[in-house]
Amino acid sequence: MSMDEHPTVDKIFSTISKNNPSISLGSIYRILEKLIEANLANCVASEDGIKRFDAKMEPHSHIYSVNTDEIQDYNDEELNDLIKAYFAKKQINNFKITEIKLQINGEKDDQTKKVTII
Amino acid sequence: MSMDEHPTVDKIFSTISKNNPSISLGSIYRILEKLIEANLANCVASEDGIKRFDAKMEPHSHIYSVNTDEIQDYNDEELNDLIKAYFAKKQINNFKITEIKLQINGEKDDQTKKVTII
DNA sequence: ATCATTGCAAATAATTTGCATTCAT
DNA sequence: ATGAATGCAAATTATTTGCAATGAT
Repeated sequence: MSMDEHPTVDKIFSTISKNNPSISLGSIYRILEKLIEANLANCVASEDGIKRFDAKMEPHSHIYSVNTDEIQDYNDEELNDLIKAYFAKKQINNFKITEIKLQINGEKDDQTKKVTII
Repeated sequence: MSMDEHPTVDKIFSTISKNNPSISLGSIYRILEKLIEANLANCVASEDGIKRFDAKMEPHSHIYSVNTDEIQDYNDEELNDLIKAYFAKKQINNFKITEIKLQINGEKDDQTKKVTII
């Protein structure tokens, strides 16, 4: 939960190992499985074929900085409402929308600073 | 290119194998690598930790049917413009947006019919 | 005492690589 | 003749599982 990036199993393992050197990789996998069953964590979609996880459970969007390879959470109620209103008009036939997520790609201007939303 | 779903390596392999029984899995991997280098294919993000591919190169969104596990392409210029206009007003600080993709999750009402946009 | 959780190692699955051969020019 | 592409098998990486041992109640 304290890892704000969207860590792989390996990243989680090495992070936890620091304070808990006896933990095994198998336990990490099994605990993550339980957390997902219990709706306390999610798999996030990634392109590299390695599972990534997220402890943030509310539906939310992601800002991906291509030049720094960072993924940052993004939540925008106003934008969600705008999109919801749009799809109330323009229907998708034979389909009931339950969730809309955005992936916002782009470049950080200053790689040292954090991206912030005005 | 003719596979409209977003196939895994395995799916591509078994499909091509039908008409080309001598092809090896290694070649599929290597050809996909070349196609991506040449900007003729993309990896698409998925949650299951298995790589999926897409020959559609223009930025586009996806409709994911949770009950049938299908991913369908979705392109909506009007919606893109709406979102673009929104971000022209509400800026993201220190970030230049190059691309916005949507992932629209939901349920197919009739599993036998295709989802269509009115 | 019981039952879930663990570490470890082996098993499986997904992907990559080395190499000798084949193919196209 | 040359260089790229191939099949095959082995190597590597990612994930899952079996099992005996440990831990918590």
